[in-house]
Amino acid sequence: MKTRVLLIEDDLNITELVRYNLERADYKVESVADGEEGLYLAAQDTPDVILLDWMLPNLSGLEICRQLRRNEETANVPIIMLTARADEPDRVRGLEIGADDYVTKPFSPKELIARIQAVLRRVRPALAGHELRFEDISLDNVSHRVMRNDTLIHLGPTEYRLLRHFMENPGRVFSREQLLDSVWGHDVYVEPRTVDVHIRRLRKAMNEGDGKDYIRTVRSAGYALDKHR
Amino acid sequence: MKTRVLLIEDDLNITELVRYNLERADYKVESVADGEEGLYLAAQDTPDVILLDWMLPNLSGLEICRQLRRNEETANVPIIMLTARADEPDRVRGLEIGADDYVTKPFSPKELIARIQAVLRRVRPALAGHELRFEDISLDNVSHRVMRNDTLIHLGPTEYRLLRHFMENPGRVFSREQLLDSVWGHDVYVEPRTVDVHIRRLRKAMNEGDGKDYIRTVRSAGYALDKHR
DNA sequence: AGTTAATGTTACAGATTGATGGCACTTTAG
DNA sequence: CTAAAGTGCCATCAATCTGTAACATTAACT
Repeated sequence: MKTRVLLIEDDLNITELVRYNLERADYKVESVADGEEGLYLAAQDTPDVILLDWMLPNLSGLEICRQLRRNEETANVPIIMLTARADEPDRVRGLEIGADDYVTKPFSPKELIARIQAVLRRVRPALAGHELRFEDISLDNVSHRVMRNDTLIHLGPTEYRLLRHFMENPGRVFSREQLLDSVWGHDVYVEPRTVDVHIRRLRKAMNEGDGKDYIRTVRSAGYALDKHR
Repeated sequence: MKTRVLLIEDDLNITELVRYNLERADYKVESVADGEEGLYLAAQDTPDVILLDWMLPNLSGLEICRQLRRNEETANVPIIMLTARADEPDRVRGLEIGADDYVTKPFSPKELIARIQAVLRRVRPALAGHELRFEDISLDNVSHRVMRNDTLIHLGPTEYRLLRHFMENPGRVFSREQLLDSVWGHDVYVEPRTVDVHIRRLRKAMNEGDGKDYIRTVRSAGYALDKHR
């Protein structure tokens, strides 16, 4: 699946430059010139990264950043600020408010991509083609392989995404609804109980034989990947 | 707990500058001038962030970065490169190899700190993760876990919400009616005395064995979380 | 001390919630 | 095109939680 980038930028030249280069590097780029619209789109269909111009008509980039962080949907999406201002105070303010990184115009497309990758490696290691690990489980998103103690584990597509989601957020409890949203997709409707079934299948596949169960059930709250007990 | 920073830098002036500023900002700083030693220390006692000079005698910063990533212990520690080189190709190489960020000398201490924070926000969502503390009790609302003196405490859903409510308002006395309202919900009707039962269950679970009882009964008023006596 | 209201404790039946196996239907691979 | 794999949903069983009432104990008065 392509990495989805939301570009909020009013300068069309830059928009085109970024779009061209990112698409060539196999990203999916959505762009808007207006801050309000950016906020709306971001909440609507959460992207993997947001590139945010500092200077925008109406709302400032800083303000947008703040609002993105405030919204549940977008609070955890990494934000990279694009700006002409090289002066430090602004940079610091941007980072303090919750931007993850900062690229100064003019920037080279290669650097921009490298920074996007660096930031993604943190948030969603799997997107950056990194191997995820949790205890004796490893998940390689390039080869789409899951190993436990060097034994290959076979998972169906849904179980794979489910496990990946857990491994990207170890320890965190997700409700069935949250899981449906982020693993199945925000637009499909399936019974929340169906999650139980897939959890069951995932557990079965993972704990084949010896293995301890790393999926923790939290009654009336959801599930988490965790070395519990 | 203080954030532990490992600084690998051979220029003593910079080392002192960074140390002074970070310690003032309440970080714990370990510093080494040599790459080999840095690798050793990092693996020995894994820090929260590594600040890595680009130009080092013997091993280059780039090579150290690579090796840090290769080692299981340090593979996930965020790395911020410090460098005088402003030229893009190097920056890109650093980021590609696995550095998380990049600060160009001369840098301002404030910016460095802001970048450390930005990077940590990514690595340890726990930092943003709502952890409530009261004396030796901790309640993490992201992982839905309650610990007392590092011992995991199991609570039923209602006891969990009850404790959370108390920990969000430590010291404050709540009547049974208030508790029913905010813990059970304003629309359900249950006997006020039922609160007693849940208080009892919460106390029992929390004070398993040694523990002092932090729930104070206020006769004819209600209950509070409090280190009384 | 004795009285009384308030709180502590316990047991239990009923209600919730999660686990599991089966099944019909869809998608994918060969 | 067929067989195999994957998916979602349901019915059922099992585990756990919940609210209540009954009884015990305590604290605050006279």
